[in-house]
Amino acid sequence: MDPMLATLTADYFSHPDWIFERKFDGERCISFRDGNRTRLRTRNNKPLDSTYPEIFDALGALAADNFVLDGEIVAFEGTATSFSRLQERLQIRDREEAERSPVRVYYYIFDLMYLEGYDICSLPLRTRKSLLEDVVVFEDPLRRSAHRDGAGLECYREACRKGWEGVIAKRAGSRYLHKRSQDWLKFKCTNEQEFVIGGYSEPQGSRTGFGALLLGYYEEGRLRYAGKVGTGFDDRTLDALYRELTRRERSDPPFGDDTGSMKGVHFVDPDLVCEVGFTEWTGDGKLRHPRFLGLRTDKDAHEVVRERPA
DNA sequence: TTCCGACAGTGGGGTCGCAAT
DNA sequence: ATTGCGACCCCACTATCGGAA
Repeated sequence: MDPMLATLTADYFSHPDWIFERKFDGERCISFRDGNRTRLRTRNNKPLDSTYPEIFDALGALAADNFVLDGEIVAFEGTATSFSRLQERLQIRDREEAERSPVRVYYYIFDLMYLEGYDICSLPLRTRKSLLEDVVVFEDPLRRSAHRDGAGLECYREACRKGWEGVIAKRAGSRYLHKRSQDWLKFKCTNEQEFVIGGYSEPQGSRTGFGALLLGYYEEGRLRYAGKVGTGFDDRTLDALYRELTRRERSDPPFGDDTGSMKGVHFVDPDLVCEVGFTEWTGDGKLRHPRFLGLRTDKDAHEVVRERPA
């Protein structure tokens, strides 16, 4: 029962044949109800029954007793969903321990795949969403994933303004496919900024040159370590960058933080600047989902500081 | 012929549990 | 007691290959 996955795009649009939903930053959950039996599963079919007992119980208490749902389990930090907060719950495998957890979770349900023994994946999305309304009573912790028709650009702007992760665009007439599809698209609110390159890690496996770049930014005259970026370069860029790095090699870390104990890394004079895209800063001051976008030759390394949203 | 989808492989942060040190 | 490692969650991205268009 593979879930349908969305394709990332930077090509944002509005269109009457599409609907737009908030992108929730949590854990994907497929839920099954067959009579008295309820099951919660991750995207990779791992059991979640004891991880989220309140959701398990809420689904078991519904009058409808034969369905398969798709949705996202989330925790909140303010008005935005917070994956880092959810992580305090993610790994719990014991029902009692989960019940003691202070992390409140909600199941945002956005699709219905089976109903009364029938596979309804080939029905249009709008029809499935309509049937979903008859199956689920939306009371916490079960929540409706609200959608808007057509207004993709407005949705996207609003989502980013609110600090949300982005928007999922779905073709309104599409069927449910058990794989990644272009009928669902991710409009992600992006963060990007320059970082100083202060070192690199050694490559693993078939990788050549280096594994990842060690990134930093200046704060009060010191170079602060901000994590690594290890994807986004093609082979040619990788080779060219590696040559630049080896010419700047030095033995001591340029970072003010405690990076001296890191294993398998090399340090360099911190005068190269690169642009990096990422989803957010972690609580630990590192980049989440970082990818290399390119070198910046027009920026002096000492001008690189952490940019904060206005 | 060209393009697209699927897969493997490499890279990231974070958490937890268990084995090795 | 500390460290390292794999298994999970969340990913992004490149290279490659075979079949669709």
